[in-house]
Amino acid sequence: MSSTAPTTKSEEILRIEAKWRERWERDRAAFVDTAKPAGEGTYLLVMLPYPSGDRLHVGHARTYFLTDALHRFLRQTGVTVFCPMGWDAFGLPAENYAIQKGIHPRTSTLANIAAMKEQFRSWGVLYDWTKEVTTCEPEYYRWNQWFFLKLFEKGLAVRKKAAVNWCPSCLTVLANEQADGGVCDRCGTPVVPRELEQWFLKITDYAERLLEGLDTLADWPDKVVTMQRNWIGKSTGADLDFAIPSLAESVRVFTTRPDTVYGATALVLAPEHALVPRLLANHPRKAELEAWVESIRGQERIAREAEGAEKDGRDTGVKAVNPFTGKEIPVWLANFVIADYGTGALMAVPAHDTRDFDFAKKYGIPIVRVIEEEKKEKKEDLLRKEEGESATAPSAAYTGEGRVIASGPFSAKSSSSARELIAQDAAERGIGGPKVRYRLRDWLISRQRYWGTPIPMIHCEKDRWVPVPEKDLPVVLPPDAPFTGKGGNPLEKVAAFVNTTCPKCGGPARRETDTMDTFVDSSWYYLRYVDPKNATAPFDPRIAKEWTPVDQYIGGIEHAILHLLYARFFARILKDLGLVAFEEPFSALFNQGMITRQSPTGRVEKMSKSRGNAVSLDPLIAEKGADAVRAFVLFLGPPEKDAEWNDEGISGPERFLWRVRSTVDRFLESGADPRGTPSAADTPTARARHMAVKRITEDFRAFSFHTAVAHLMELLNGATAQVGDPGADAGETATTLRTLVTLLHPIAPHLSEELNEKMGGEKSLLVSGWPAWDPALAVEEFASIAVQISGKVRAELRLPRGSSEELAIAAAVSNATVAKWLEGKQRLKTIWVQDRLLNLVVK
RNA sequence: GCGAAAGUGGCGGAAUUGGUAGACGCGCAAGGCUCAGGACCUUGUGGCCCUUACCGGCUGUGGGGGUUCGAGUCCCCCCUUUCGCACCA
Repeated sequence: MSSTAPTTKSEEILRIEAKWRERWERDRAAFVDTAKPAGEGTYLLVMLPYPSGDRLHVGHARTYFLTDALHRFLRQTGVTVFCPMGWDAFGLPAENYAIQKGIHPRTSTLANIAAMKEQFRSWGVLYDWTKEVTTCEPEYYRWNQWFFLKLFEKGLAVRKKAAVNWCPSCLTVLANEQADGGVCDRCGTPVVPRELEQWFLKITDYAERLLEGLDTLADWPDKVVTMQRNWIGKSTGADLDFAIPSLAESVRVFTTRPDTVYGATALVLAPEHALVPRLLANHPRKAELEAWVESIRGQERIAREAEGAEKDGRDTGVKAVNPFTGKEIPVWLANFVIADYGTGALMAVPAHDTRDFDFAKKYGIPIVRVIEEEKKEKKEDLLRKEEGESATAPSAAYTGEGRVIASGPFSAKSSSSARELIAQDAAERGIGGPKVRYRLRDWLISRQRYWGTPIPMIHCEKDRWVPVPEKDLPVVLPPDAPFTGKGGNPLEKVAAFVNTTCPKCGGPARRETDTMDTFVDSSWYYLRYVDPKNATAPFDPRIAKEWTPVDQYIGGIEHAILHLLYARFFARILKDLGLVAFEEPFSALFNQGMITRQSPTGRVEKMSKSRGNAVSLDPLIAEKGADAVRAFVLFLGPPEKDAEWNDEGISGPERFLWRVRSTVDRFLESGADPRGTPSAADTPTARARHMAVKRITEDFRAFSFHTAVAHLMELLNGATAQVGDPGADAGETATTLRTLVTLLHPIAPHLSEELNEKMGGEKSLLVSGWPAWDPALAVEEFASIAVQISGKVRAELRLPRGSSEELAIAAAVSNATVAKWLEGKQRLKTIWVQDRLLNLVVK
């Protein structure tokens, strides 16, 4: 390129943007560090980024642009906004990056934080950096440890066995995402499950409270509420005990359908069930069965639960007794019974459960019908008869409600009442009773990893697990652990860390070498933001009370379940500790859609560096400026929907911004007063302006940023026409341009500030107020009324707003086209919608 | 399989919630300005048809039916796509 021009367009843009970035930084105190006026203000929380190897790319940027537009808009309307930012700095990606590059994760994380902070700066997003939080610093994670101790005290942090993915070659534990396809992603060795004792937080104790709270989350997306509800997975039913006389034992099962117990023709246990060894003890082919049990247990969970997985079972030869029929039924083991749901055992009712039906068909287990479908569905009956099905050998399980049959004293009852009666009966006989169960599992927080919060527990031979005394916190993560990704837990190899004394007996003891899941960090970070420097408590409850709960949380859908559920759980813990007054930490939630892009494989996928489809924003911003990129990203479409990235479209918003600039310049060159005011209130251009203010304000309130940009473009088109019109009222034009520049600020803050200043604005737009609109003027003076003949639009009338039906009819019939359609017809009916439509129904 | 959301021009998407479908932008086309342009400015742009004409007609929101004076919007059936859960007893 011949660089002859002294100042190119892009140089000009970058100059303006640099100027305003500096200005905002310089005057930050005026914009950001505002104390909250009593009872007012908005806590705007945005999902904190994860400073591992990646720079922030387009996929992330949407969240931050959206939040910043909202933030600036609120501030312009006079709301005090608290909008802090921090870093979710612990975690596996940073550790892996460190292993690859041989750099300490703290070094690389801090470097990434600095780089990302610079990115934020160049994007023109406004955060309260005085509240910055970095989760990998002891000032932060010591409170993770403090919370852990509180949970331990309350019996909510417990040790249980749990399987991990173990790579026998690297001698290390792998996260699920490192064991994709059942092989180690480092060496390709098949991963094996390995049972380890680990720390769990008993979120299941809070299942009901977490479920109940969902009903209060009116400003959360329904989708997320539903996902959480399903995740908690409450089911109501009954526990029932099935006796095994030969072992003098009984097996408890859980069922949601106790009404079908008379049809239970087998007892089926998970291969992991505690009773399995005894069940197999006397089996003639014991070794064979044990080998089968081992093979099922060894199977990858994914493979075992995979779609279409064949049901596989073995008869133990042992008999159990159905507690209601009194009949002997076989005891089976099967792969489809999940060990850690319910009791790890179930009663098989093949006639009324599709899975049991498949199983029974395969292995010849009797199918006994005990629920009769009510006769309502006649059509289906007929259909079945046509297909030649007989009633005695059903081809499928009937899982619906109906009338109970062949069930002793419960026969002829409805299935719903039998359900209660049978559960009640079991309770009276001491063999079970009504029971509520949840799918939710306890939260496994142990990670056999280096880069996380050390779990503040000490193991002593004599006193077992002893908590680190509060005064000894934080348990500092030693900087010098050998993290190679191989050979087990890095902290185990740091003798100075591991070896300690028992706080109870003073004897030699060893520290816990597992670290915490990073979701612990993010479960309460929003509270640390309000009081980030507090050295004596995680936060001051009085300050927290001022700002929390969070008014508006913005983040991606990927956190719909785990992060948000854990944060809701922690809020309940904190409430029970008396530290906060709420149970629901986030009053309103907005999930922006993902930016997708074609991967090299051709699939449309979420944008991410690991998929090789990430587009960096930095070069684009260097070329087009942050304002154009912001406007473009926000213009992509409804922010809650996914959007496919294609940067060709950026020229639209780019041209738009440049035209705003040239229109203002043209107006200033004319010599007119940019601070002028209209000489008449009610003019078509004034009405257009009031309408634009109304629509754009409503758009911002509704997160409809893409239509806000469209409406700004319309306003500009009007303004350009005014500037080009020699007869226009210069005061009106000046007012339109000032309005445009003000409304543009949330989208394109740099340019709007520059133009505001050029037009004589003395204060930053952040504090100079949002334009008001007059409802009387925010409508067009003339209504264009569609004239329909029998529902078809035939003409359009322009009438003063509020015109009467009579006037409209008179105007319509004198219209040539309408008259043509009315000719020779009889008018039957008239539909009149004020200022909208006139429908003449004719025959 | 279950659950949820969605399907509108060549493309991204609007549509005051039952009232003129296609705002705004991209792309495309014609013209202007230019030595030139991937710069800028006009104008046009769902499809089909009629017309010398700027008049006008038919059709059109995944498909089929229904309610209504009137349906992108409400109801029923079907198809497709995306997402979530996925043997949870």
